[in-house]
Amino acid sequence: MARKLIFDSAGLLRFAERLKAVRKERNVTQEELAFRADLALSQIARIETARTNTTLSTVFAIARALEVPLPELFNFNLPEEREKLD
Amino acid sequence: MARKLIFDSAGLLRFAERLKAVRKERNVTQEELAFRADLALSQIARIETARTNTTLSTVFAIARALEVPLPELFNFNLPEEREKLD
DNA sequence: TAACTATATAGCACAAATGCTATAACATCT
DNA sequence: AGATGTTATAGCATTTGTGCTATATAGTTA
Repeated sequence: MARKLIFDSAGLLRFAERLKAVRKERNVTQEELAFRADLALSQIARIETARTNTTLSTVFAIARALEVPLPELFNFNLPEEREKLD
Repeated sequence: MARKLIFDSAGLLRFAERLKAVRKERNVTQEELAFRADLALSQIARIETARTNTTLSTVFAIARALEVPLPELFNFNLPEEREKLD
């Protein structure tokens, strides 16, 4: 059975750090971002602590709310290899 | 009740088009991409037809498999407003 | 200290992403 | 026409994302 899991901790951590940096550059609180993006505050916190593998729609909403171009929001390097979890 | 839905059709369509373009630039089939990224072929097809709201982990796996930097994979403009679905 | 703000965490319910398998549709050839 | 390769679609089971609410833990300021 054992389905394949795809949670990429290392990559999600890079994204979390980048998002937090971009948000702080703009002096926006998690709560304000949640409001602007029409997302739950808990979800913003989960993303910034890399505890959830969020979706593109959510990322797009955040990018619009922060008025940050996608290439800038994704301006970080992925760790080479995903760590195996099996 | 009616939970909020966040499926961003317009944004996902832009990503679908961009991914397809990047993949074709590299002369890689969906099947080959699926194999390299360790994803299901059906999932690649769903993403390229914008029928799924995929996650960051999946996007990261694809970026690694195609050896495309994230800013390049996300080098497209989001439609200004998400279309309301209610 | 206390009050206030910001962030993190937890649990539940519902919706959806993904793997898997099979099949269909479509394209490009000989 | 047929054969072959590529892409799209479908259904099911399992896992997980997200909203929602509440609470806890910093951090800051009076």
